[in-house]
Amino acid sequence: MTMPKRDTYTPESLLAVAVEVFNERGYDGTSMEHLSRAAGISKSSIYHHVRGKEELLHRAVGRALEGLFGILDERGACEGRAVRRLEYVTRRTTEVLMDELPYVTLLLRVRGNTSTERWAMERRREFDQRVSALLKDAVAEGDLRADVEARLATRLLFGMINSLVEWYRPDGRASADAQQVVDAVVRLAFDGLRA
Amino acid sequence: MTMPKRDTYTPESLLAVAVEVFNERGYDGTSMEHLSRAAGISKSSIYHHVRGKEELLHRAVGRALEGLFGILDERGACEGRAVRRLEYVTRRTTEVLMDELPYVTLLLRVRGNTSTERWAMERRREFDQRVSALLKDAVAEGDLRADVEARLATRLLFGMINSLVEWYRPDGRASADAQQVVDAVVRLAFDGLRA
DNA sequence: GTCTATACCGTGATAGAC
DNA sequence: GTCTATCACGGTATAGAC
Repeated sequence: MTMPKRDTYTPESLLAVAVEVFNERGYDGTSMEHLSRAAGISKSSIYHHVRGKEELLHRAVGRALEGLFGILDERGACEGRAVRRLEYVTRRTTEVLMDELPYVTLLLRVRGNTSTERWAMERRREFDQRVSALLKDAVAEGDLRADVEARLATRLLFGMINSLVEWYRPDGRASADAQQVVDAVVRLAFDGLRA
Repeated sequence: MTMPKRDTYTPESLLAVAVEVFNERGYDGTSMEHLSRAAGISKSSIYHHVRGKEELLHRAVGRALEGLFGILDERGACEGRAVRRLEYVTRRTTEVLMDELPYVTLLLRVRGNTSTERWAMERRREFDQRVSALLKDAVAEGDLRADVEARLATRLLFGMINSLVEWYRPDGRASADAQQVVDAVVRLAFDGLRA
């Protein structure tokens, strides 16, 4: 923003480094020592930028949640038949997950040991419920199968989408493969594997 | 086996306790102190039964892997058209996951920090590849859609199945709901959400 | 803004009594 | 088989120099 090239760390740039390490080693498995080595500065220097390890976690999951909830406010999530809105949310959730991959990855892995983690889990549950309501509407409108409970179907749908964080890595060049993944998710979710 | 009621711990019964705590707090987030409190014995007593924390992890993921690889040797996984075998493996994997829930949960969450974890990840990848080959055959036989890459489809399929560990909790009484979940997984995986 | 030095505590693990 | 006592180490975090 202010400077095109920044040599020193900002909370934001430090966060990017920290999140990478968190995802590689797990949050609990990451020490300030690990972070300092990855950032190339000393442990104590980190405390100049952030209050501690948990603040880094808070910023990271906050960013992920922002991205996800933002989807629900987009036009495609509010207009038209429920099944169309659900398809839109499915597509966009997958896209956001890939765009904000390290942040969402971290969000999906919190276990509830600290208050920050519990807050993140709570908000995530909120998001799931919003989508579950959408799915329920689509069943009521007769566009989705009624022989699978809405809550269960939502969980399996998210299970499929969220599993991307376990293996998806952004391709160096074009986002052609990203689009391919999104298409696969939507196809399999709505129409299944069968030919 | 030998004794119907056992008052003192065996490595096996201690493992059951440990795995619960590991899953609640994460492996790295669990200290020997946590384990000792959960088991109702002192820290040092734990070392009488097992070599240390990592041995508990090793036993746990080993058990999960045993269950999963066992599926591939069952008759249903070896006979008939590929699509039928894949459906069988899908169903059985879901069942094993629910039967051995805490052990498989742990397996799916290892991050690769220790050699035990890396071994577990390696074996798990092996299992995935075996199933991926099955899926590829089913596509070749024309029973599954060809517009989604086999490897990608496998990952999404497992993503859906494995996500059970995030929310499934065995019902106190009948396993009626377990069967319901298995049916839902197979239906959604092969035929999708669409009515 | 980054460093060295350090406080202080919880960790995994061991020794040895009972 | 379990305990208490203890160890060496690594953890988060702070103080203060530069």
